[in-house]
Amino acid sequence: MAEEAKSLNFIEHIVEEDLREGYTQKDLRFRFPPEPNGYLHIGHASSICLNFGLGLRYNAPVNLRFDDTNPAKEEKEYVEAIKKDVSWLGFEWDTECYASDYFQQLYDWAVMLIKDDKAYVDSQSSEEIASQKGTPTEPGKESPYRNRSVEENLKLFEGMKSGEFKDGEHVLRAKIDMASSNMLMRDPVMYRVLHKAHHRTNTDWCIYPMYDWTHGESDYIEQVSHSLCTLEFLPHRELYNWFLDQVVSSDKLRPKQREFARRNLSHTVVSKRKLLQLVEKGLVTGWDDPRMPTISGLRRRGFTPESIRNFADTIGIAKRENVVDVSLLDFHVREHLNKIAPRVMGVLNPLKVVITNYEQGKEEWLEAENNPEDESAGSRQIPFSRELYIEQEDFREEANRKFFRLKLGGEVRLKNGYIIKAESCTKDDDGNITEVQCTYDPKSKSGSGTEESLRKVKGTLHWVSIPHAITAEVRLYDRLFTDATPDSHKDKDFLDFVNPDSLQKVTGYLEPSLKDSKIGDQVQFQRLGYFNVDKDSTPENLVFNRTVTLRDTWAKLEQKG
RNA sequence: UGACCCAUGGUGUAAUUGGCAACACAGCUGGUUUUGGUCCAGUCGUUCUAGGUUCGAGUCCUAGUGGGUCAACCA
Repeated sequence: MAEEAKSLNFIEHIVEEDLREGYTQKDLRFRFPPEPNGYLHIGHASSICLNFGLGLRYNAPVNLRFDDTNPAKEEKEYVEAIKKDVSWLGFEWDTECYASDYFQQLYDWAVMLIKDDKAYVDSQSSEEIASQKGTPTEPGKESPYRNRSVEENLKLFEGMKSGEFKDGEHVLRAKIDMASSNMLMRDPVMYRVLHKAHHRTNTDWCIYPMYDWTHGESDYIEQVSHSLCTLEFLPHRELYNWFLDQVVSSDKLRPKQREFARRNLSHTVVSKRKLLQLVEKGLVTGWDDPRMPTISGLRRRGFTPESIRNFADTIGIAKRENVVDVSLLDFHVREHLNKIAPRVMGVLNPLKVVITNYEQGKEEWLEAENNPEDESAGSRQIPFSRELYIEQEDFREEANRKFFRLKLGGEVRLKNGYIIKAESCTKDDDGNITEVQCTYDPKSKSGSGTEESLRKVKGTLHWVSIPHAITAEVRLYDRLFTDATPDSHKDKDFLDFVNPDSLQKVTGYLEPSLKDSKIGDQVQFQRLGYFNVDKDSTPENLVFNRTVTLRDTWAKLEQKG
C-alpha cells in the first residue's frame, strides 16, 4: 500500500500478530458475506472497505460470498444489485461464492455429526423448543428427543432431506449444552424443513442449513483466514468454533471470527426493515431514492466511490459504539467533487436584472474557466445580454457592510462578466421585488486586463442570461430525518422524525452549455453546490440532483444574526 | 438476577504494545481569492471514577460507575 506510515486498526493488529506468529502472507484470505435479501447501504460500505482494504493491504484474495441459506427472503435481483454496488465502489473480488454451493458438503458433515452422537432430530414445535431454551439467567431443559438412537436420527434426517415431512415437523439440532450461559450453545438448530424453491438450487433441497452451521464451515471450505463480522455476532463465536472443531483437519487453515462495531451514521437509519418501511410507505421513491443511505441511493445522489472509500478510511474501525456525523460524509464528497466537477452557472431562485446602459438585443460571449482546481479542464463560452437572472437572496434594497452582495447604490461583479451597480428596483403590489435596474461598467470586463477590470469589488455573483437560459428540474435534498439518531428513542417511532422538507423541487435557469448534459454528469453550480444529472433526466426535461451544498459560512453568519 | 463486550475532545479514529496524548471532521479567528467555495495560518478542547503495580499508566491489575449484547425453525 501507498501509505506506510498509516496507523493500524485493531483488526490489522490482529493480522500483524498472526503474521508474526506463523501465518504467511499466502494464508491470508478475506470475504464479504452479504445475504441477498436487500440492498447494500452505507454500513455495508464500511465492511466492504474493511475486507477489501485488507485484501489490498496484504495482497490477499477477497471472496464475495452470498449467504443464501434462507430462500424465503432471498432473490437473484439482490445478488445482481449487490455485485453492482461492490464493483461500483471499486473493488474486485477473487471468487464469487454462494453458501448454497456447499449444501451437499454441509449435509454430509451433518450426517457425520449424527453418527458421532453430536446432533439429533427434534420433533417438537418451534414454540416447545423455545420454551425449553431457558433465559439468560436460567438454564434450559433437554428435549425429550435428545437421546434418540443414531439409527433413528439418521433415518429421520434422511427423511427430512427426501421430502417426507412438512415444514416445521422436525429440525436437526446440535447436541451441546442446554445449561450453557451462552444461549446459542443450548442445542442450536442446524437444519429446518422448508419446502420453498431457492434462487439457485431451485427445489433440489427442502431442508436448509441455519446461519451458524453454515457460516464458519463456509469460511473453512473457502479457507478464509479472518472472518470479520459485527459485534452482535460476538456470542456466536463460541458456536462458530464448536462447529469448526467438528470438521477441521490439522493440515488446513482454521478460520478466525473477529468482531467490530457497526458504523452508525447520524440522521439516518440503516436497518433493512426500516429502509423497507420508508419505501413501502412511499416516504421515498424507492431503494435508490437519492435520500436513501443505500449505496444505490448515494450513487444516484452523486456521491463518488472515492468519496465513500475515503469516508470509510477516515472513520476507521473499532469496537465501541459510535454515531458518525453525516457532515463527515459531506466533507468527503465535497473534497472529491471540488477537484473534478466542472464549474457552471445556474440560478434557482430567479430575480430579473436589467442592465439599462447595455444595448438592447446585443449578445456577447464571455470566456469562463471550467475548473480553477484543474487547469487542464480548459474554458468555455457563456452568453451575456441586457437581461439576466440572479438569485433573489443576492439582492437587498439596503444592507450592512457584511452583506457582500448587491444592494441599491452598491456594486458587485458578475462572475466572468462585468461590474454592475444597482440603481433602482421595482416591486409588485405585495412589496416583493420583481426587477432590479442596474448599470454596468463597459471597461470592467473580466480578463480584459483594463484598469477597471482589475478593480476589486467585494461581491461576485453567479448569473444567467435570460434569453439564453435553459430550464431544468432541480431537486434539492435535505436530511431524511430531523433527529441525529431517529431509531434510538424508546418512546418514539423513527418515522416520527422523518423530515417533511427532505425534498424540494424547483425550476433552475441554467447556462446553455448544460443543454447536452447526460445522466450521471457532475457539475458545480457556482456558489450553490454540487449537482448531478438524475436518471429521470431526458434531453427535453433535464433533471438535476443537488448532491451537497457548498460550505456556507455566510449562512452561518446570518443564522447568528 | 447470569454470561460476555465496551469506555480517549462536540464527532470518529490513533498513540512505536508501559515512555512528550496525535490525525481528520466540526467550531472559532485571521489571510488569500472574480465562488462567503478552494487554499493557507492560527486557535479551541480529551484519557469515566477510586485505588494499586511502576522511575514512569490512556495502555497492566482490582473495585465501582455508565453504556451495550445475548432467549428466530432470520442473517
